[in-house]
Amino acid sequence: MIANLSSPSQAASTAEEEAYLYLHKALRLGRYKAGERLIPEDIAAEIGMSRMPVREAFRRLAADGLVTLRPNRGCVVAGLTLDELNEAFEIRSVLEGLAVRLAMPKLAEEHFEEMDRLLLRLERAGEAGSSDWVLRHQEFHAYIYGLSGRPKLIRQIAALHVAIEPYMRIWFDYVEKPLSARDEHQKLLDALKSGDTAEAEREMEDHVLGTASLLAEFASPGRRDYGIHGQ
Amino acid sequence: MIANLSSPSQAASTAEEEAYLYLHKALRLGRYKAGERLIPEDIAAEIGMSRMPVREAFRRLAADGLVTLRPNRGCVVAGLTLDELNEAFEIRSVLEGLAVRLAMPKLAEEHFEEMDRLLLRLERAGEAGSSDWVLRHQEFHAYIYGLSGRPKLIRQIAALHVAIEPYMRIWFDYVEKPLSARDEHQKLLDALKSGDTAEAEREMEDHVLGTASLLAEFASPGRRDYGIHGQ
DNA sequence: GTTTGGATAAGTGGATACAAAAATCCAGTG
DNA sequence: CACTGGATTTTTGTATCCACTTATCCAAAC
Repeated sequence: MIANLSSPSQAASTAEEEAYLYLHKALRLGRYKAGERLIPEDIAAEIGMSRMPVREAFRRLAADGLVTLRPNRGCVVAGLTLDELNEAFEIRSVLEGLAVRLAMPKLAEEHFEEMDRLLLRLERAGEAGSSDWVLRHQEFHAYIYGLSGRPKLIRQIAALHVAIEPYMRIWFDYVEKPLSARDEHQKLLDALKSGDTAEAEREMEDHVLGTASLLAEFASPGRRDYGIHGQ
Repeated sequence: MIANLSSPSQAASTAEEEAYLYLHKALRLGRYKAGERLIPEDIAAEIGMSRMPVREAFRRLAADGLVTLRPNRGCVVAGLTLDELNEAFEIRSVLEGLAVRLAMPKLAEEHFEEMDRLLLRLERAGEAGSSDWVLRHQEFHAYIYGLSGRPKLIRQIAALHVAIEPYMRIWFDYVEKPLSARDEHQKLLDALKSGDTAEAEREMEDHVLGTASLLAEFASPGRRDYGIHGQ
């Protein structure tokens, strides 16, 4: 039901697809450091193909904003500056707000039940300190914006979640578990259940921006070892 | 000052870039029909290179949503269904609304002067029935959302404008010139000048959605010869 | 007259080869 | 000992080639 919105993990039918999925996953998990250079030949060797399909995968990843491609300069892991991270959240806030607005008229009891279920799973992962928290969090959001029924909108939001994921991950791993998120998510759900479209949209916007400021606060002091790279 | 937000027309430093720019322009101008298949060999021959760089250009265009790429099935011109067109406008509305919100605190007299200038140029093109109208319209919008100073946001909005462009073009060419747009743009400018951020954001959202419904109205009856293709 | 099957043509995906560009290394110079 | 300039190595960009998939066409069968 939830489908692979943010994690394309189907079997690959072409070598390019395989390379794309491989790198996409690695980047989401933060396995490469921002600014690190990706050498097509090396990656090709790792997964047993020539560098051509890897190059094409690079192009797609670049379009996703996960890597940067410069002529004759190769492929480097993108990473987000603090400004870019904030920008991604700003964009997410209006897009997910829109998604909520569009979903509202369609919401029924079954949807609320599923949301409750997903929220419970999210909270359990949070309490356990499990690294699943980030995934569960994405699933929770994905379920909601998925109800908008707007394919392009869904894809764009999912792409933003992916770009943000490595930062959510280190945030969750390094600092205290986001307990504040609990209340926020509950408040969001209440707004959705209330049936007040404008209120629900606003609540979603606020929630997303709220997460942004928590993350920014964490990222701003000394933590400049990760994810910084000039433009 | 306005820069090539929606029309990358710099000189190409690689063959891939050249192919991309060539196809990008052709697609914007609606030179290919939706659903039409693009054969790499043919395009390569047209611009004097091998198929390899053209294939890579295809990937970028696919990421822009301008073409669709299916394994072993080649590259077809994407085109938008009526639903997709509406969706693109919905997304534009919140993104351009956000851009306005972010731009508001920075606006000064010089910006309003430039907007007046751009609006005048837009209106003149409209009266003359010139096909420049679509370009001028993009420039007008691009100037405003450009003032947000948010690179990712700007890129996303620009990409949407490009995807929409062919439809704006036939709309403008086939039906009566969008006179209503005149008042709307003026109202938008007034809102920007008023300094009321919330009002300005709402005005931009409304303007974009307003354009959508005009276009949808035009596109909905018999006009199913262009831009339809299954999912 | 339509359908089916299969030969043939066209097109795609990927690997390899080669040329051009950038990065690296190193010796000579100040 | 830092710096410069150039040879060497590495990497990127593009062309070409081959294998395999998909599309097209045509004739035989119903």
